[in-house]
Amino acid sequence: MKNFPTFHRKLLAWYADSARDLPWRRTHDPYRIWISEIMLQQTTVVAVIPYFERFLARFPSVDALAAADETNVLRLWEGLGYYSRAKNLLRAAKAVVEKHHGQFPSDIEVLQTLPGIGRYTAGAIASFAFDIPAPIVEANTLRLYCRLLGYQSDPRSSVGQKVLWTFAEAVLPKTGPGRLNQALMELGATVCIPKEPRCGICPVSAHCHAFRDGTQSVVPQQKSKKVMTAITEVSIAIRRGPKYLLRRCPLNERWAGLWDFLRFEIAGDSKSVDTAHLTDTVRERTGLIIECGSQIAELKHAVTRYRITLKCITAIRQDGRLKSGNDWKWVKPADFQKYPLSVTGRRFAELLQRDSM
DNA sequence: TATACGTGGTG
DNA sequence: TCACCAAGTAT
Repeated sequence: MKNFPTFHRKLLAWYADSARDLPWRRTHDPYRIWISEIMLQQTTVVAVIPYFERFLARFPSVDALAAADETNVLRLWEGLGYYSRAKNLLRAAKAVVEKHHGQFPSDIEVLQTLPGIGRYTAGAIASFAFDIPAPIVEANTLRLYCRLLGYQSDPRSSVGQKVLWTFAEAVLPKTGPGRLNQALMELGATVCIPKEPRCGICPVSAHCHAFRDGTQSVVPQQKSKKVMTAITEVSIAIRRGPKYLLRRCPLNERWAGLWDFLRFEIAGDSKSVDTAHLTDTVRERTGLIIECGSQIAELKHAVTRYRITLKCITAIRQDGRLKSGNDWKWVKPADFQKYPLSVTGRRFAELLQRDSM
């Protein structure tokens, strides 16, 4: 692309008129910028806003966060997904306090030594908070750069990445790189959108190779679609007196560190559940002998590459002692909220809380 | 380089 | 209903 000064002027004029007013755009505080960037990873703005507000109210500074318990950080993250982000956030906060005297680094190389901060997030923090000319490539700018350049090959390949990061570097102005990066992302997010981009209102369509060629619909090249597998799981809420059994998901499983009711896969699309088999499996896994109750719900959800039908079943503990090797906890429905729950745990918990009232 | 990691909104 | 998508990183 040529004539960057004109490109910058048009883009920034559009941004001044059209930028959304987002909470993390009202500040240059690197801490707030950092929190927002981590939350926004693979997550929509609409989903993030309430989490961002709550998180900042509870942990207003990197020192406050560094002093937090992981459980409390996870509770604030509950429902947002990608929970390793929350754990890395806490680890990084401790590192900032201990290794950087509580001051956020501004150098992109140093930023990338912090857990959870990769190339994009380092560039975002450096440019937004410190106005350092650092390049960024993420979902919005990837799409925008591909169309501006008319780049028809795979932008996710190593060659494609090199092309895009090189352009991201070249497009930066000498003054105000942070604002320009914001404007590029905003254009990608609101105008240069995946399907039917709004080229009619785009301030830089005159600079766009794909627009000139009419190839907006095939640029960027789509990523190969993932195959979904349908499976059936059961979740069993085992009651002992007023309390139910929760299990902390181990580090090598999904929802690592979060809590859930006992849950496991059963043979595919079984219309009726084999309660004898269920009782045996529960005994193997927990050491408890149970009496199965009724199925109180069937929930559908998708996670990673699975479409899951989840049968929620109640049970009563009759006998037996809990096996070690897991974090178990007997918890009253009123206390469920003290534990960061997986999405399946949270939905089942809501049903039980309703019943117990 | 390929895969795991979550969830909710949208057409 | 369902495929696609969202301010990526770690391994």
